[in-house]
Amino acid sequence: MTFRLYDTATREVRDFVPLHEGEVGLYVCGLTVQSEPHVGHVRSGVNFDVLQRWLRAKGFAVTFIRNVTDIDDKILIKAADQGRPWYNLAGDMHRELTRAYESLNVAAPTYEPLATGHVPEMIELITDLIEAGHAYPATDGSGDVYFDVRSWADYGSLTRQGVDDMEPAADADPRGKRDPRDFALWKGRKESEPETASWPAPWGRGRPGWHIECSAMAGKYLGPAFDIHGGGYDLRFPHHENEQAQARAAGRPFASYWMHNAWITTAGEKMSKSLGNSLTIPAVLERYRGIDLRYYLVSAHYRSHVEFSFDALTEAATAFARIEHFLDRAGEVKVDLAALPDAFVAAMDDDLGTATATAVLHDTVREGNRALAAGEDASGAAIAVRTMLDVLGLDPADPAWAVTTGDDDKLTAAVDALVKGLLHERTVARAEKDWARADAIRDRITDAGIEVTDTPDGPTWTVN
RNA sequence: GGUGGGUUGGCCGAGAGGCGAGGCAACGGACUGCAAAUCCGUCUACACGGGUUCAAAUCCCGUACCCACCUCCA
Repeated sequence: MTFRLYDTATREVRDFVPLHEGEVGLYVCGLTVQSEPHVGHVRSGVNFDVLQRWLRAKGFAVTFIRNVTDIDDKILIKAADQGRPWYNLAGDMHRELTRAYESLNVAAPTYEPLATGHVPEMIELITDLIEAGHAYPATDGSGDVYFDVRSWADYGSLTRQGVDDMEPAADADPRGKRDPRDFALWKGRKESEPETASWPAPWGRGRPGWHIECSAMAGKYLGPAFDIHGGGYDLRFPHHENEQAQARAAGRPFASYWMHNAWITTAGEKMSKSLGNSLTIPAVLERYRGIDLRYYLVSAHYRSHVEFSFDALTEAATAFARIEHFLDRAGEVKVDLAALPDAFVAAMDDDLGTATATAVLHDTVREGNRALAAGEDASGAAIAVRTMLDVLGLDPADPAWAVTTGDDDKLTAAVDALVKGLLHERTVARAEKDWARADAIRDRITDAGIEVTDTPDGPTWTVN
């Protein structure tokens, strides 16, 4: 079956045709590492991880590049406020981001390039643009280099905007621009900025403009033309529009498809605008497992706006527990891509329809539970369920989750010994039909935060 | 001013001309000493007003409300 995806550039769902058969070059704009990652940030990570996993499941060899922006205005400002070097802030936040991705089982990309590691590639690209007449060094001696928006007729095509309809940039510093809409490729160093935040260039010391890094890095690792470029919805303009303009103006065809994930908001407001301290990943993971948060994110389509709430997250965790419980009851099975239900494949092939795919997952769980209730073999359903979860990055048996569960084996063994002793006493009481004593023992265990479940094979316990 | 998106049952959340997505919650039943889990059943929704059509949540026109982007936000 053909994979189809919604292309932001054409505003329609269309067949995915790779440039090279069997291969996919995927570039995703990662984060600017300036603060702790929140739920909204990782949605992008999870969405594109699902894309990458699905493409691999379909047999594509995927080269996945997801960058990290480790130098920009905000990093410099925040680091200065905190009284520490900008690279220390960027480094710390980068580690936080990696931890957040790991705790949500977001697979590492093929490579995660840093902006600061690719200044020569950017200088090369900027030089090409100047030679082609699409960029110019500012005449005011600032050392800035700008992209000449008026020189590129196609400018605005990605977001269907005419240059004349755009609001002129309100940003304070139009030093040396020919047109207010021209954007910086290179920013000359200002006296107020640390020496470490500048690199030598033909136009004087300075640092990269925001957009140039992605064009340069995508070009380096994926070539002048590649398949899919992704990122958050807000990056369409100016970031992606500018990336495309500067790459194409330099003679590189750039991305064939553009994908953008929608927002997570709180109280109807963009997360980055709300305070959202309780919504950083470390804070959320104090209350919920990573796998539950991932399920919550995956159960909505990537282009749907999600209004975040802890109630909805709790509901998602309950729904996911139902799936896990079925797998527990059905016993061990192996992942087998051939076992994916047709409806699941169709849903995923249709622009990554994870919400519909989730419905198939639940249908299969019910089918399996029905078989178990009838005393029949449920291994077929179990294999299908586990494989679907695997494709979505939600397989509970994936060792990746062990990172967050942090089980202390010794402690577990000790508790197990104690609880088993009590459960044995209860089993004896039940055998004597001494229900009062049996329930008293269970209450004691429950009070300790442990849940007892009776099964045909005897009682089991889990920590709440 | 320009560009784009949204409004679906108690709640979350799919679908995009006909065939009740799915989950959560609730209620009834089965099973269980009681629970839990599970199974069966019940709850027939698409912002509003027109229109097109044999048939509209879905297409068209209008209205209301909400949201995003318009030069360094996932």
